[in-house]
Parts: sequence; C-alpha cells; structure tokens
Amino acid sequence: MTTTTRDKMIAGAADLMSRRGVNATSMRDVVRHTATPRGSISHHFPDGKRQLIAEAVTFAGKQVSIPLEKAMNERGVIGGLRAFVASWRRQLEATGFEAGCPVLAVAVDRCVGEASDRDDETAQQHLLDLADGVFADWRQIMRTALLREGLAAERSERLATLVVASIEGTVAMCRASRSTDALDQVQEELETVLSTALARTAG
Amino acid sequence: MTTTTRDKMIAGAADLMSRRGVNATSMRDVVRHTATPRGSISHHFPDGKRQLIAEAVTFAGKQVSIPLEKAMNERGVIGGLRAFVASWRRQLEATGFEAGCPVLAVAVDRCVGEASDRDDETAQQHLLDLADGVFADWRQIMRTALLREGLAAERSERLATLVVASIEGTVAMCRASRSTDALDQVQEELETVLSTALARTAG
DNA sequence: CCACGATTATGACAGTTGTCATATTCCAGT
DNA sequence: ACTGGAATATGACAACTGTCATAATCGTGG
Repeated sequence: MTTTTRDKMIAGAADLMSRRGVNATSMRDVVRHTATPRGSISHHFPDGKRQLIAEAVTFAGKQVSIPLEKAMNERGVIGGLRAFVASWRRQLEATGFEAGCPVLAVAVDRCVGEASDRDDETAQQHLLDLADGVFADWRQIMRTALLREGLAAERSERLATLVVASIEGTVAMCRASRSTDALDQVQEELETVLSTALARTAG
Repeated sequence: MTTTTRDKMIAGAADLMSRRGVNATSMRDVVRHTATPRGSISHHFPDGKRQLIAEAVTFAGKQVSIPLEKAMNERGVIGGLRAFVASWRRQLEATGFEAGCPVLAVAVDRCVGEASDRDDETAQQHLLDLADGVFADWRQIMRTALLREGLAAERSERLATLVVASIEGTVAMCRASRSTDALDQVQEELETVLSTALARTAG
C-alpha cells in the first residue's frame, strides 16, 4: 500500500504539532520531517498552512476515535477507558514524553497567519470548531458507552466530559513532568468513579 | 503603587501566552501590548525571551496558587474547588473564551529559540520544569487540604491530580467550544467525587 | 551642578516564516 | 507518440522573529 504525499504531510504535521505546538511547526519542517516535496504544499493544500493543520486535526481525531469506539464496543466502558489511557501512555513513553495531543495544541496555540484580521479571526474559529468537534466526538463515544451500560443521560454526559478533559490535561502534565505518574493516578480515580457510578445503577 | 516596566512585561507576556501560546507571543507583541519600551527587554531579561517566559510562568503560577490556598484554608476543600473553578470561569468569560492557562501553553507549545541544539534542549527542559513545578504546587495545595479533612495520603494525592488535570483540560476544551458547559459538568462531577470521598472517611 | 548608573531609544543583523510564480517532470488516456 | 493535467522543483518575495550594539535620556546621590 502506498502512502500518498498528501497523507504523509498530514500525518507529519499532526506529529510535529503534537510535539512542538502549531506555531513551532513550519511547513518547511513538515516537508523536511516527512521527506516530501516542498513544491507540493500549495498544490495539495491551496489554502496554505491553515488547511494542512485543519486536516491534521481531523486526522488525529479519527486516529483516536476509531480504536476508542472499537474498544468501547468490545470491552465495555472500563476496558475502553483502559485502552484510551494506554494509548496515551504509549504515545508519551514511545516519544520520551515529547509528543502530546495535537488537538489540544490547536485549542491552546493560536495559528498566526497572513490574512487581515477578519479572515484571520474566522479562520481561527474554524480551527477551533474542528478541535471542538474532535473533543465532542470522543466525548460522544464515551457517553453512548455509558448510556449503553445503564447510566442516566445527564450523568453519562458529565462523566464523558470529565474523562476526556482530565486525560487531556493529564497528558500535558505528564509531558511537563516527564513521568506517567499523573496518568496512573488519574486512571485509577477515573476507574473508581465509573465503576461506582455503574454499580449504583445495577444495584 | 507603581508597576514597574519589568512587572508589566511579565504580566503582559503571561496574558499573551494564555491567549495565543508561547510561539505566537513575540517580544514585540509584549511591548506593544503593555506599552513598555522595547529597548528595555534585553536590560530586564538578559537571557532573552526564555527568561521572560520563565518569569511569566512562575508569575501565573503564584497568581493562581495564592488565592487558591487562601480559599482552601477559609472555605474547605469543596469551597476551594468552587473558587478554583470560578476563577477559571471568570477568566474564560471575561476574555470571550480567548484566554486560557499560560502554564498549560508552556507544557504544550515548545519555545523555538536561537541556541544550538544542546542549549536549546536544556533551556526547554528548564521551562518544562517550571511548568511542572507550578502544577505540582497547585496539586500540593489541593492534597494538603484533602489530608486535613481526613482523607488518606494516596487518595488525596490521586484526587488532587485528578482535579488539577481535569480542570486544565476542561479550560482548554471550553476555549475550543466557546462555552462553559464542560466546566459546569466537570465541576459537578468533581464535587460529587470529593464529597463522597470525604463522607466515607467521616462515616 | 555634576557625574554615574539605570533605563530607554533606535536601528541593524541574520535567520525563518508563509506564500506565490514559474518551470520542469511525471504519467495515464487516446 | 502525444497531449493534457497532475505533481514536483526551484527560487523569490515581503514580513516577521530574537538578539544585539550603540546612543540618548533619565533620576538620583555627591
């Protein structure tokens, strides 16, 4: 199977964004890092850097949500949570705590562009909307899994938000501490919270 | 009381970092935003941008930890949590969901500097250490408050990590969604978790 | 008043950034 | 074989970045 230049650029951009943030990821870095032709940037991404980052966000979103949904279906809520945490732990350890979440990077780091204020602002909100959509997607997967196991609707929504938000925050904190201790602690507490919440409905 | 040029620069840098991230915050932006003399940068911060960002991180850390510790002492764990969440909600709403946490920005966004690889790497780790220290500070405040109300040591540590991490993640998510809904949901669940954990020790 | 250090002003430096225009190469369809 | 569009190569553009050197200014102790 052949990975197209376009896909390599998107994946490389997502990787660099997860390591250094949006603004520290230049298009020249992307082509250097992925060994792709620089001249193809404006061909594959006519709207420039913003388009590349936008596609990297949705790419990274699916890369997480697809295995997450599968784990939730196959192993239930607790198993899905464990798979979710394990994938982030793997990412942290495999990169020496260099890479985090590229979607969080878009939410935190503002892409400074070329356009004139108005375009800049709307393009910025478009990127934020994409990041928000990814987070909403992950939350939705968690929420339906909780619903399926009998939890009430509002409680499921709140717990899904808590899980996604706390793990996003924990991954960033683990990068700062170069340790997975915080992830271990959060995982244990989240498992406890979800278990007791589910046990309450069953009893 | 007079605010010195140096302090204005530090506060302005923290503000800009919380809005756009580290790399999108240029020193020229800082002097523009704070109406401070540009020529004073290298005088007050001889080590350049990195030093300014470092001081902004510890400044922002204290700006949160001091009122947080006071609230914990005066109003207990639940009251302190509410004050913590309320301060972030205020920050989000007062800025139209533009400003988040500058410490998280340092953990996510890597400062691209001038030095030659080795210096760059160590300087980067220094910034990460500072951010890690701030997070550890906040966690410690939460942890001792939980300990004081009778919770076990390991549980206090885990819950403190969960609180700080989930709120950091939630604030970033709220910026993406331009809504405090996620913060409301997380606050409610965190209050439930802490209340039941504390009630368990009392009963 | 004067001098001296702290502070600020101004401009320059090399390097990088995103973007674009142009030229060249590639390759399937007829 | 040829053609037409897709893909890539190459170089240039202005704008911006962090940093630094130098000069001007300020404020205060002598």
